[in-house]
Amino acid sequence: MPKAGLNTERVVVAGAELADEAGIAGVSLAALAARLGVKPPTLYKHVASLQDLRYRIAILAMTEVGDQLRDALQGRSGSDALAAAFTAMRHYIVAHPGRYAATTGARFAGPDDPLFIASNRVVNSIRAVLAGYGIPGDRLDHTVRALRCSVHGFALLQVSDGFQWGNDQDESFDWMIRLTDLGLRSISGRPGPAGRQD
Amino acid sequence: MPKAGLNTERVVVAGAELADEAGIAGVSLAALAARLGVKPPTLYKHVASLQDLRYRIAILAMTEVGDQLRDALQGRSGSDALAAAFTAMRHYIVAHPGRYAATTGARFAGPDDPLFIASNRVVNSIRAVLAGYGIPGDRLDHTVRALRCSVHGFALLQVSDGFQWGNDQDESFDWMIRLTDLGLRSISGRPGPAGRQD
DNA sequence: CATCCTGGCTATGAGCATTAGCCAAGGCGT
DNA sequence: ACGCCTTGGCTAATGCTCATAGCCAGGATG
Repeated sequence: MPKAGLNTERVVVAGAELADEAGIAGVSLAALAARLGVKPPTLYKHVASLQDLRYRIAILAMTEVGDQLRDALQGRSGSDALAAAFTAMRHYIVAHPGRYAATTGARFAGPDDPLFIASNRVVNSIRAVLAGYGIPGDRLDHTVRALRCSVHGFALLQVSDGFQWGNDQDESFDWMIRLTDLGLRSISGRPGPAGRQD
Repeated sequence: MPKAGLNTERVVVAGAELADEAGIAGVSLAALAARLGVKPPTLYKHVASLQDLRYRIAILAMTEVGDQLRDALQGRSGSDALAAAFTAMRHYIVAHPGRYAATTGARFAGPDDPLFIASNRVVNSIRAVLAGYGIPGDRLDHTVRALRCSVHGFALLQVSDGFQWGNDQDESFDWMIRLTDLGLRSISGRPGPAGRQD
């Protein structure tokens, strides 16, 4: 037996790929072991449990989301940044539905939890988007949450019954961005250019 | 053995209660059988499989959501209706997180699927809310989806890491409603009364 | 060359969904 | 009132899963 050369990272990455193909519920140690050409108990040398595996996939996903967001927001601000952020999130979710699903339902243990840290990076990116809208500081957190709700909900609906949204998903998503943008402008007292409504 | 007097409905209701207590992932035939004072195979007399049970819980939940929405929207319109709808959804989600979670990820088979019908009722209620905002007809569907995304995302975040939102969840939710309301007013060309920003 | 850590394995057990097949309770027709 | 048959419970058994225990080879390290 030629020592297949696994380590925790390779196992987690393979698990993430499996999640994207089979859904997060389809991630089992048995399936993952088969994919890696290894017997199930072997995985316990790299991962503490199935739960631990899913948790690590969640960290991976959240970190990747943070990277994508940071890249997408380079040199943008205001409505531009908002659209870029939403679009980046959406692309990630569509490309990696299983990974993203792993993040929903994952909980962090403490303030030094890597998942918490990765999650904070994402939140900070969204905060940066909002900087251009002049949201009062004491409402920033609420607003960040509202945006997360939108994207999160979109992701979940996309995965669960997105198939029946037909071909106009892009249109729906663009519309959601418009709606959000106008809400943000309006709430900060700057309704934005009128007459741009089509 | 005194014929415990089960039927499909009682099993599904008990399953829904279990879902609210233990999460949708905690709904197993073994656990449900124990709760009903019955052995697991018995449940197959009332339900085709575990998947079928969860599906039926989803139908129950979607129907209940539809009822709550319909009740909440009696005699309301515009911003009032929007706030009432969001609030009703939220109350349901908080009171019955497991049931609601069953609806996310459930898929319908065809146009005569009871889940599809129940789901349509909900969509129609949201459509009624939007009637007061003057959204152009060809954008109605997109807007309905955007609202669903918000509520859906809120529900999921609430369940998954709501605990760390602290005590200001109500505030966040109200803020989300405000943001949505302003977006809707703005997009339909009616920015609404200014100076109401606190 | 001996030793030890690493990373694979087999064997095993517990819990789950699911199926097959049995059997009693009670309603219903005669 | 009697017998039948449907209904709704059961036990037994299968096969899947995660998970643990303990063995064993290979390579690095002294």
